[in-house]
Amino acid sequence: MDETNDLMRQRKEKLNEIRDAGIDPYPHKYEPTHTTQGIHEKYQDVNDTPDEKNRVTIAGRIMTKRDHGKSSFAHLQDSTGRIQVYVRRDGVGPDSYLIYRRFDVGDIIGVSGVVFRTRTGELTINVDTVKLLSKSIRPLPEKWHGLTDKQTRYRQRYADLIMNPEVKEVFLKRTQIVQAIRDMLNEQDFSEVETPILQPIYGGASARPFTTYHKTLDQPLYLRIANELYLKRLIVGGYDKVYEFSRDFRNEGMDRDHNPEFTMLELYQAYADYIDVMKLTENLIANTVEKIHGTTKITYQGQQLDFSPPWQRMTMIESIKEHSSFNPETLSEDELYSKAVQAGIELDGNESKGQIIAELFDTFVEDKLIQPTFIYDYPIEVSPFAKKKPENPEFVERFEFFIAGMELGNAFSELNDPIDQRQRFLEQAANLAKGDDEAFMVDEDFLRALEYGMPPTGGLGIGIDRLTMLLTDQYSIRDVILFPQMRPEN
RNA sequence: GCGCUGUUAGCUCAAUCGGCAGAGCAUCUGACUCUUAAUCAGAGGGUUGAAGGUUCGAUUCCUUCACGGCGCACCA
Repeated sequence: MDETNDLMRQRKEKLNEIRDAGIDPYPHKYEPTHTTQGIHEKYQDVNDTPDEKNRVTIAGRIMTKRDHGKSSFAHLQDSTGRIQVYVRRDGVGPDSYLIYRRFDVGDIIGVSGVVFRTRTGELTINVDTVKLLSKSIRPLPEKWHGLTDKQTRYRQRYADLIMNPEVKEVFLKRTQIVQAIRDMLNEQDFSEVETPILQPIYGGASARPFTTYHKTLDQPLYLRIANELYLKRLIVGGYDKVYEFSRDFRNEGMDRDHNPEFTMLELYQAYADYIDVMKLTENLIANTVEKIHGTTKITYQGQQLDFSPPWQRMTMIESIKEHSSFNPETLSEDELYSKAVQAGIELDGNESKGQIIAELFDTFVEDKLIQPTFIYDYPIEVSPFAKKKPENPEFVERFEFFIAGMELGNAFSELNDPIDQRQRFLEQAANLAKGDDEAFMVDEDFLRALEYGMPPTGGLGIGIDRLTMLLTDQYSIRDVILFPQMRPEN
């Protein structure tokens, strides 16, 4: 590493000088009376004459420092913003001033003083007491260009957050989004629950899991790929409305909208079907957008998006008809297969009709769905937990919704027929045996739960990271995850 | 996994056709009690991502590797 560089050596020397002067460079606490933002709001009207009634104490990180002989200006940054401080030798006393001159950009200090306005009109604290709160021995990036290298920003998010205030805005918004959703669900009498992340049998989605091992139990465990089957167990147990913000883990590739660990909101409502869930979804998301932005119309990467309900609804078959040159309804399985091959889709010939339809959808339709759109009625083969459509058992009551060409969520009328569910599990288990590493095992305990009887239920999953991308206008999922997955540096 | 592309001082970036590795900011020393990309005078700071090759000579050309970015593939 770069511990030997000159800048760090110099800072360590200053640290020792400060210690030698009898000052603790890492004291235990400090009691600010204000935040920088609070000062800007409260003291808008102060003039250039310092007045003792405008006394404040703040703590923050030195971001700029301009020393001029026996006085100095600096900007301190706290969690709410920045403010200028003016430190004079006559203000703090010669001993303190000498120590202050050993402070560097990056150091965290506390100051007390009186708010006034400088000759150039900037609100400033005229400091009379200064205290070192934490000595920084590693230099921050430069004040003007800041930190732009993506690798460093993702690996050292702490430095990114210090240097790039807009990054912090994104993550504060993420917090607000989650809070808005939580508030709305709580108002609607949903119960927030916690279910296992370490699961002996993974399921509820099609994905390769991460595997770990429990020594005492002497058995493998899987990091959840979904929490669906646990939440449905709770519906069996008598919860009518449950949800969980679930950190899920999928052992798959990473790209602009996939991170190996991500956050999914899953919710289940007894006695509802997927049409009810569609209404819930568009209202939940539209209200969230409105709470965050004050409107349901936002711009994402230059595209106007309108979240106001009702959203467009199309069956999967209709959507393929609209966005391709053929009508899948009128084609045989062989003809569909040919269309897929013509479109460049790689198939091994063992795919079912439903799998081919889903592939055609992915290729012809998905990236064209810019405005919020529900695509509903999915092939049964790709939907092992959804209820069949009464009039057509090849399809299930399932929808996904798409915005800006991204899949944002997935929902269905939950399959509650234990006999049918067992059959679907057996098909998955057969696929697993054939080498499909995204298929999953039979979950006997889940089947036992269904055998007790689960009410008709509507379920929903929403990708919170992707929703945050939309609402913060970020191109990459890595920009809405504080610590995105990276290869080790060395 | 494939293709393209990047990696030079703490940070942001230059370096012509292969010819002494530079700037700004930051740092250090000195001056300076309303500055704000403070100013002025001076100084220090490099294994050019790593290893190898070609060459009298490589930041520059070639090979391999490491770590990013973008696209594709995989994947909901």
